Amino acid sequence: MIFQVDFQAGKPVYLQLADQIRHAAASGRLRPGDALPSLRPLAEELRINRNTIAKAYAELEAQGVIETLPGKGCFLKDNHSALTQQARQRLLLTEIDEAVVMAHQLRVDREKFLALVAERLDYFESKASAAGEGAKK
Amino acid sequence: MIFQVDFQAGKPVYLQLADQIRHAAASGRLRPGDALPSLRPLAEELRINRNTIAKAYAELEAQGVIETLPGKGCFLKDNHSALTQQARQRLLLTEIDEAVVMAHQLRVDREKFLALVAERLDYFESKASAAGEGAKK
Amino acid sequence: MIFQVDFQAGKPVYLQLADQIRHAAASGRLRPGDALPSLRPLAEELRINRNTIAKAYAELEAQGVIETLPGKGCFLKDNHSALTQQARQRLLLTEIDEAVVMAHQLRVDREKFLALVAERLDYFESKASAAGEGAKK
Amino acid sequence: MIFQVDFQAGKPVYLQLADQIRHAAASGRLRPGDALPSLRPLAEELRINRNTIAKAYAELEAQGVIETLPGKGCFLKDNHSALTQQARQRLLLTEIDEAVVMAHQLRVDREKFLALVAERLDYFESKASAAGEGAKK
DNA sequence: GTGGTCTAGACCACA
DNA sequence: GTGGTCTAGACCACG
Repeated sequence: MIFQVDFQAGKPVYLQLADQIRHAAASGRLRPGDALPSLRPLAEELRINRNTIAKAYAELEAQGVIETLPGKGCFLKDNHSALTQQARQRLLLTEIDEAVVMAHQLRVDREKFLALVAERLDYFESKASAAGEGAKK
Repeated sequence: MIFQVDFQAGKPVYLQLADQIRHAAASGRLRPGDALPSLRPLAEELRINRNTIAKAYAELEAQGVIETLPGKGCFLKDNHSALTQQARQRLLLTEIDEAVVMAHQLRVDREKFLALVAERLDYFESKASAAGEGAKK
Repeated sequence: MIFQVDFQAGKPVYLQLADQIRHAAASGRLRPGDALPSLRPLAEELRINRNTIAKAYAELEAQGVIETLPGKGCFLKDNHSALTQQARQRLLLTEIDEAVVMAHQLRVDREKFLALVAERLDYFESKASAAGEGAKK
Repeated sequence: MIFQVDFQAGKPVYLQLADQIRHAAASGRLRPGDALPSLRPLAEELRINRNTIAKAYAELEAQGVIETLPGKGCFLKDNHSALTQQARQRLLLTEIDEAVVMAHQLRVDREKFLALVAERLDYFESKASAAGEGAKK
């Protein structure tokens, strides 16, 4: 379980971490119930302050992605997403629109764009199912 | 040409403006060569500081989306995107991945997700062609 | 003798315990000389760590509320309060001021506030005298 | 407008500040609409970090006591207390109980306690009405 | 050992 | 000039 942070990226380090954990959850690298790395060891490994990681975890907990048991650790939740169907769709549409606008700005046409989307869906799904196989052993 | 800003959104006002102009460009509401609203009238209409608008325009100019002709105004550029094919694709993949991860997190399945993407592509394309018709008149 | 702890309360468990013991002493549910519950049984009943209870007792002992006889247990002291008259009054005024400020903030008027104070005094006194009756049997 | 902080008090500095501001509001030294001291000047005066004051203000804003206008400053709100009658009474009872328990522990009897409460009510009311007179001039 | 809080310094967004 | 954010270090609460 190795995460990477880029100090030059402009994006806050704690958000980089939170995104990587979300990606790990989506790709099955992290599965519900799994423990996340403890603050201190991970901070040492990434050479950042413990609080920066704590902030990333706090962000994820506020969004219901993980749960933290003080004195025990942080664990990936069995994510049921308490939001309504409508609210979830609104969140998702925002993300989709950003990708669509970026595609237009970069002059990527509809065909190419849909192909890229399908490719990324395949990518995440294959990693998730591979992780599922791995867990069965 | 009406923009809207939300002071409660947490997102900086100048970025809200820049995003809306990018969206307007993607949907054809603004076309290459079009003039953007002048600082003073727009600032008055939106009840924000002229500096905030100037900052949004500066942001867009730095990204090559618009160009500023001192004493004339700001105009939407014929967007060539100086980035290489590879760099453009990398940027776009990041956006697509965020949408895919969000879909996973919200438990939106592949079918539904692709349908939403197609819907948004249609939406932007229809607005762009409608704007094109309008421009012919 | 049943105490209750709330893990969601934000307040440290050991302080919740200590406060409840102080309340029990004020209301007469615990009387000078009474033994407090032993560590192990209480820890089991409340499903918390023995150290947490030990810490609550240590806190109370440091304040002179109870005394620990190694190998015997913990007992409620005949509370003499070693503080000077002046120091005691200062402590009490701080508590009173906080209640008064809160009343102002919540727009509770003088009449209502004094009525509430009298009500709470009655409540604690009635519990204390009832406990006194019980002890005589 | 001078506040004082005590680094030896055990109580977090930002809470000391928040309490003092609440007291100032209850005693009329600060009135609805009044501006609170700006972060930087006050931090310099009290020799503490700007963030510590910001945290005190954030606490008060979360409780609806003040409102902060970024770029403008922080202002005492016209406190209407959105809580229900029942919720307010519960908050207030907690404060009152703490004072009553402290009185018992310090062996202050009912008469003396009620006298002290009345004295503090008088004190705050006299300061508030004096401040009201001052404002009329 | 675990996570949480308080304080701080540097930098950013905004008017 | 205003307040806000990000990162950090030291210390605390808890098991």
